[in-house]
Amino acid sequence: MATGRTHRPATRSRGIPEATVARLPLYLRALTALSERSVPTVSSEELAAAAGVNSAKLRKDFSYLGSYGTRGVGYDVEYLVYQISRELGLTQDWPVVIVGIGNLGAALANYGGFASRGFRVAALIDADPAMAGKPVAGIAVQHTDELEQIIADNGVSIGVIATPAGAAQQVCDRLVAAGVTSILNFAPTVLTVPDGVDVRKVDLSIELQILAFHEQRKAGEDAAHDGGRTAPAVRAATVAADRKGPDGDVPAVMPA
Amino acid sequence: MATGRTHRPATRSRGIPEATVARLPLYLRALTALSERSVPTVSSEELAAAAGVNSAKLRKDFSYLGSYGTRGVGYDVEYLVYQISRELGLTQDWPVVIVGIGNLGAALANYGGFASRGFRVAALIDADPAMAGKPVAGIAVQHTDELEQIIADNGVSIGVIATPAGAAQQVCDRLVAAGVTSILNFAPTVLTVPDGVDVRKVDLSIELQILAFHEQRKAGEDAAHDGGRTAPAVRAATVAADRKGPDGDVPAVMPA
DNA sequence: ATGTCTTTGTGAACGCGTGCACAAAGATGG
DNA sequence: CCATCTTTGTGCACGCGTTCACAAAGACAT
Repeated sequence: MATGRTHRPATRSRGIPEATVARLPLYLRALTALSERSVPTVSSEELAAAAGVNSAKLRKDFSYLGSYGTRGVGYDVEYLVYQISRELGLTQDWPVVIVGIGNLGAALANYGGFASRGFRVAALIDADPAMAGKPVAGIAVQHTDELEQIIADNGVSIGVIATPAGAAQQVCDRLVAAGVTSILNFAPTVLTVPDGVDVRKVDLSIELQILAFHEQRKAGEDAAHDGGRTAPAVRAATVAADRKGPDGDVPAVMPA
Repeated sequence: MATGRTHRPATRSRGIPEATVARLPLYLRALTALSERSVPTVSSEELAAAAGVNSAKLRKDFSYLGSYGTRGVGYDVEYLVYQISRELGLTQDWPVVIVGIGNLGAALANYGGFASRGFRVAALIDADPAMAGKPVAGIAVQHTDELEQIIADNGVSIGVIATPAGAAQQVCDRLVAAGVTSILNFAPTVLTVPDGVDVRKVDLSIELQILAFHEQRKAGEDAAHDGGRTAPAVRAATVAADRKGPDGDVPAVMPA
């Protein structure tokens, strides 16, 4: 029973499967590159290769958006860029606040890919009074006290949390209370939010641990290629510089 | 056919499902917190709440590792911490190199969660000669020329790429050639690697776009509560500052 | 206009992951 | 030693996502 906050399965969103939504930005990026090279059309095979996915998967993904291709030819690059942009809601401007301007927060503020596609850093917020007024990435940092006002004034619905773990839930609560309904969390904590609020997590530590698991497995398998017990310690302590384990590249699944 | 590099489905790793592996770090974090509070045992229900997952899922996850619980009581915290650590390969030390010491790379270098669990920053590498020798997070930055030597000398098998998109593939190739078999990629590019090399991607831009999609959908649904076709362009230009769409929190899926 | 060739769009099969619901296991109290 | 109560471990069913394989659709040449 506890607090009663449990996760829900990831509701399919208006007909478009969640997995497809997660790939649309990938397609969009590849298409944008093609667009900049003035490539007029592209086949599912080519685009799939550029996006690093299966061509059948790509076609099925696009089929959820509608029939935007021409058989025997492929997809019109410009048209598809527009359609996906519209589907992702990138035709409008999304003001974003970043809370917690430490090393990471500052790095995010400076990240160019932000403004590139419909996102605009509306404000940088930090709890340290000493930070207030200091410009980071050309924007003056504001104090946490003004959080609610900033959200309201700018109509912010997307918040980025880059605070220490201890402060994350508290910041999250305030963001949500102020009207934010989508949160990107960089703090290593499980955030609890009411229904209707989306949380996505980015966690360096978890990613590394998953890599370590596979890394260990590769080493273990190679070491276990002898019949049973020919002291394998050999390479164990030395460099594990073997390559080509029997494993492809692995998707990174991150529950919020 | 193209280059022939296509993605593979994410092979189940030695019996333990990939989805389970991705959750183990989550459990481990929750367990570590309990351990620090000297909590001796914990039930699947409690631990699941702390990790933000379903208790049945948690029990099934643990069942892949073995029967480490006691019926009627729960799980021994310390014992479970050890077992999961061992399973993830965190009982050994993983030297890691970070390539690309810009804003993000520096932030990663300073990230405390790094050293906390088995990971050690062996070197910071940057292509800018002006950076060479400069200390970041207490470590002197080294030039890209020394990449291969560093990898070899330290037995590095995990590399973090925090370079601009344009340099990522090239850096990746060098890392792999030098013996790295696991890569955490922060650059917004699709990396192509040989079989046996794991790539996990962290992409701020993609995460934001996924959030934007759901955000738009929430707004659209609220606005679409009229019958059928009352010119919807209305809200498009204005700020979408409504809250509480009928949607729970959404998992973040990130194919490499 | 007709045939050929390319590429899309999708029906169907399969496999993985999730959640339910319950039997088995052990603790605990009398 | 037996009864009861708690909590684990798991068999089972269901749904989502992926992949295959092919028919339909259109371009293009003749």
